Amino acid sequence: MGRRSDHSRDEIRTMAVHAARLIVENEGYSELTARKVAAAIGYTAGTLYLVFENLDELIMTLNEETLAELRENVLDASSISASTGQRINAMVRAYLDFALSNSQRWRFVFEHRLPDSQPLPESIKQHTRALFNLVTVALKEIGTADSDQDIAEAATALWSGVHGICILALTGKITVGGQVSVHSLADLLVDNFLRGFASRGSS
Amino acid sequence: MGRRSDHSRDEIRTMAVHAARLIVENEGYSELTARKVAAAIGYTAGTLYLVFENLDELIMTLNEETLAELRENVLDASSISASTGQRINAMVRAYLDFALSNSQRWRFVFEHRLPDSQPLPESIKQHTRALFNLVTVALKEIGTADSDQDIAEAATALWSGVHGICILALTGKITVGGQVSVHSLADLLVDNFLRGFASRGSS
DNA sequence: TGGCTTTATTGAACGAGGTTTAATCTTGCT
DNA sequence: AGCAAGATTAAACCTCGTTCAATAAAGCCA
Repeated sequence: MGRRSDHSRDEIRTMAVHAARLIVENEGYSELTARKVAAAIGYTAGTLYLVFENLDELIMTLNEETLAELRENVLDASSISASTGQRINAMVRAYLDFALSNSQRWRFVFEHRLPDSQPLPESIKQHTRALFNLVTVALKEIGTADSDQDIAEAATALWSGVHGICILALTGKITVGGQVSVHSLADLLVDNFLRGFASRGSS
Repeated sequence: MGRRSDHSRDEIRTMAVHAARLIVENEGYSELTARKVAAAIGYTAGTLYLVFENLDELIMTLNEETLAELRENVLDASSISASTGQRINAMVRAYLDFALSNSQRWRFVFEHRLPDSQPLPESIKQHTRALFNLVTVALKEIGTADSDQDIAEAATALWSGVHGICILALTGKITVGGQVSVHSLADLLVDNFLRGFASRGSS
């Protein structure tokens, strides 16, 4: 058939990303294929290549969206009025809740691998950095005597730690034995870290 | 083309896993294919299916081997005679060093995804648990007043945290800005956690 | 109106990969 | 020597990402 032009390129992009999201959510990200996405929006695989350079570009767009949503949730949690510790705990909960209830999309962000040549798109790195910055801001209230650099490093270490717990639990690599939830593990890490962080120099 | 029987099934298994390891190390795990492994040991892809149920079984065997090696390294580090803190720091270093110098194999362990139906083989979980147990043992020296369950949870939280730093750094998802190494981030996490863990109840 | 250009869209094709299977070759046993 | 059993393969199937020539619709101009 020919130039239908039912949709602009941008519309097709948006539709494709949206369809991809549904597929990942409902069937898991290993079920995401170009043909499936195309079919879902009433086009053929070839059309996607008019609008994306390749599947990875579509995937990265979807993952960016996921990261933005994740950050949004953590941001909301970080703006409650409470003690710093409670605020950080709320952020942790927001992160974990998002990961758990959107596990397929969340895992896609952290498990999809680009070809070794292609580096991570800058936009993805920025989203991640922005997410980590939220923690940095909160941590500043505790480590008032520390340099920005030190605080940022502590935030990176802490948040990466929370992330580690989350991914190992979601991928079934740690058996959170008995009734120990991901949340309590993360709280354990955060609480001890914060106590240690607040008490530097006094030992 | 017939029953050569140059090698027993077990030999073929071993050869295949070894060849797979070399491919993963030298070309990255996305380059691992059945045909490539088979060619490397002088057989055809079909032969692998006589000896493995599918590629995933070969991969899981390789990953088990990697985990065992990783554990070996951490075990060695854990047996130095020094303070508990230093011992744990040594274990962290051993973990990170192994991951960094065997990044392809290490990432393969944690990034390869089985079909959603297949659960992680029990053997893999056992290796992981054994690894985490090393940390539990070390932590026991600090939290002498705690229940085994509490110690095990703390060890899980801490070690998952170290893992999180490692994987985010290796996959380029955190920009460890400037000269901040993975090691120093992990030390930051561990040191603060341990200080906090040792000082529970006194605040 | 009719033709011409442009371009969106497709269907088919390619090559690679996992997996299966029918055919073939070896070897050991009788 | 011949046969049964098993090892090994080549080829085929299917799916996937990706490309491309062919086609058909839309706009434009005379």
